[in-house]
Amino acid sequence: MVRPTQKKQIPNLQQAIKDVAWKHIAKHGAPALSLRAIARELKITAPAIYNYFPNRDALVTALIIDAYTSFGDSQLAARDAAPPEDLTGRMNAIGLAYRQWALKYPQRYQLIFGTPIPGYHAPLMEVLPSAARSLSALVSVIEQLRLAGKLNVKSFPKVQAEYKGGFEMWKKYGGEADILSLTVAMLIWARVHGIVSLEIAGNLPPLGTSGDDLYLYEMKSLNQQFIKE
Amino acid sequence: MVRPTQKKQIPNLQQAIKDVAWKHIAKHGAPALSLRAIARELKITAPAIYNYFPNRDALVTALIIDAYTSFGDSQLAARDAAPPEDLTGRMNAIGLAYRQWALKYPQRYQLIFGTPIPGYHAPLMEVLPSAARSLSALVSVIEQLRLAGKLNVKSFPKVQAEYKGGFEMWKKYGGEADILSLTVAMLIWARVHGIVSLEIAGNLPPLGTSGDDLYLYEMKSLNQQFIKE
DNA sequence: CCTTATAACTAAACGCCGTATATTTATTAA
DNA sequence: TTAATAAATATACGGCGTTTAGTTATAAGG
Repeated sequence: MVRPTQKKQIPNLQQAIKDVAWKHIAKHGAPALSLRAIARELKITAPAIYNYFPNRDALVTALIIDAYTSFGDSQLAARDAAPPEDLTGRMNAIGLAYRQWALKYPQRYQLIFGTPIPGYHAPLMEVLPSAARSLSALVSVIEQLRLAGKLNVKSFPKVQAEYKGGFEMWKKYGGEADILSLTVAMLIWARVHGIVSLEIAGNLPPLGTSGDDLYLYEMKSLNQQFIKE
Repeated sequence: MVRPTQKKQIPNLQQAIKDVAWKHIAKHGAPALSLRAIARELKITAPAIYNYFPNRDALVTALIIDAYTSFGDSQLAARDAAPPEDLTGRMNAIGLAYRQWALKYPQRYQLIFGTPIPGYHAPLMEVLPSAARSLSALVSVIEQLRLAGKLNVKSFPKVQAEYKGGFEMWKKYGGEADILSLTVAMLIWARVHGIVSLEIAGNLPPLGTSGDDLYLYEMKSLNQQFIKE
């Protein structure tokens, strides 16, 4: 006859599962994520989790979307902390926030941009909205630089037809922007990701405070290369 | 009394295990690596592998060292294919070879520079020799550029004391070079790694042939920024 | 030639894991 | 009060890395 609502000892079990998952990821790394371990900590049985996530990959996808959202919040907040007319100031704020977020949540960063879960591949259609949003801060500033005629892209490689299509989804969720701006954003993203991912993975020698200096140097390089004046 | 040597149906089982491991990694990705699956394919039992590797991590370490060696061979071959006096030509050859190797062996690239194995962390002391050698091609060319006075590093961040120590091991295995050259090499490495890792992980929109153009653009940027004349 | 030490293997088991199936429990509308 | 059903448990399967104990084949020493 009816359709009961939800009750429970734990009020919002769906959220509690994600919370415990993040706690385990922070402590033992993403690859160590285990439904059974989560269930143990919540004092439920492992199959109970399947009422909230159809399988482990779905949980991981939910975590990735949350991580993208957290990352995107940080990016947008950094952008909006600088006055709208100070475009280079916004650029720098975004760049600094990128690394700071990554150093604060290295496991989340690797969850998003690495491939730390055995056999897991993120379903593009589910993840893309939050992913594109997280990069929209950078894209929007570059687009405004372009509109202001401050984007220095004289010798930029010509964008080819086959390559334009790949950006359509990005534009849909990341905000309307010229494909040139999207491409420049991608290049900038690749540069900061290069340093940050090596740093987080421990593939660079211990940099100490010089890590900051090197990162700032790269940000200055980007400014000089891509921004006029 | 005695100490038997080795026999067996499979002559060099240690190598055969690694061969099958690479086959599985190429086909299903590094995270899917399984001792039992390797054993099945070799028609032995899983514990037999423990005669050749004390545990799965040791096998992974051996694979990583092999991958670094393959990668380093490719880098050194690219360097030596250009005449010794053509330093910018050698730089470009190394840069192109970097991406080509990564695109040819994406799973190996992720095995080295990603963190694809659950709970695995590479033992630095074992891996560093082959790792440093793989970057020695780039380092050597930059060092020669520096010695020739062609390295443009006016505004380069000052290297701090605490940070010098981290490079000692690198220098030991990667060839003697000024710390300035090592730092520039690191920065260049971070840039190419940024693009290549995003590309391999599928985090960039499909670039088609524009992938080549963008990569070449970044290589040109590096040339213009760091090399005089 | 035959014993004996031992490297290299197999058999079996342990405790993990994700997940499917069947069953029980608790809630709630009719 | 009853019937429907969401949400949990109980149980089980096959996979994993790894440990332990036992077997087999080899080769040197007497």
